[in-house]
Amino acid sequence: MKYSISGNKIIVSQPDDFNPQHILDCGQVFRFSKIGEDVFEVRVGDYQATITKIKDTYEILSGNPQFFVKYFDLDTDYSKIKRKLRKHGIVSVAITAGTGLRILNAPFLETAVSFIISANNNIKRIQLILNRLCEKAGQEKGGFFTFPTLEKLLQLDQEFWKRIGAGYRANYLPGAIQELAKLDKDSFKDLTTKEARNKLIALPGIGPKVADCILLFGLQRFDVFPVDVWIEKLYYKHFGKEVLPRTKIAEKLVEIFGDLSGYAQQYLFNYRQALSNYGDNLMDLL
DNA sequence: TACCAGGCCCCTA
DNA sequence: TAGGGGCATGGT
Repeated sequence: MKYSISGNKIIVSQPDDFNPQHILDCGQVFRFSKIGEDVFEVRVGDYQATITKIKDTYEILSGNPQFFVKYFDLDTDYSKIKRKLRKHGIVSVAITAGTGLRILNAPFLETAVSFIISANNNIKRIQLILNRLCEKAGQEKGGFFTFPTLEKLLQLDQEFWKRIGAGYRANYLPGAIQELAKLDKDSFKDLTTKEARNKLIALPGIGPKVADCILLFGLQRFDVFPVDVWIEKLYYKHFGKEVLPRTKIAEKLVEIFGDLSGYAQQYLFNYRQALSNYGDNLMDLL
């Protein structure tokens, strides 16, 4: 990935491997907005970045460029990943449609809370709930709200989560946050992916799918394949006819895609999002 | 107005 | 161990 840092700006000069529309629009991050043609704002943790397309480059303006180099994983070369994944037909189509997609290196706690809220929910409402969370419990910082600190999250009770619209997930969140407070990225580093998943599933509100999303986006484990309703449909169309529980579908897909499973999953999920944005009649292409 | 959403929990058998 | 109903709430 070619990029340079100049003051508070990152300049990305390889647009084939960096496309904010695809990065933001595939359900791995929820606090962002499109504020103009080719202008996006992303909020994560304590920071906000504005991404603007200028000719054939993207400029990422923020108060902490080093943080966003890591967040957007700019030191990873996606050309190799894409080349390896292109031998799988349907994934190759999805890569072509979603070129410039990158998997974010997101903070552990924010990712865990976000994906507990994501369960049986739609992306717009997840965004709504997380924005309310930050407005009510985060700090105002130059025109936006930060994600709440751990100390603040620990103070939020069921009633708070219900007030901001979390629905029945309000029953799990306070207990889950108490357990999350004892964990961080380092507490997973010596575990296998299976061990790490089991550790996450032990928390209230975290099942196999949510755990896999946290492993992928918050803990940078790429040998996981989160299976939601759409990936399940796609599996039966392209990979196997035998009816299986989602956990088994995930295992089969990881057998196929190995250490690149997470990337394959995101290209496919993004492709589905893109098609649905153009109307359901295109969904048969999947 | 029903149905659906980046599923999980809990109760059966 | 697996199967299936119930679940808050906003979008479509």
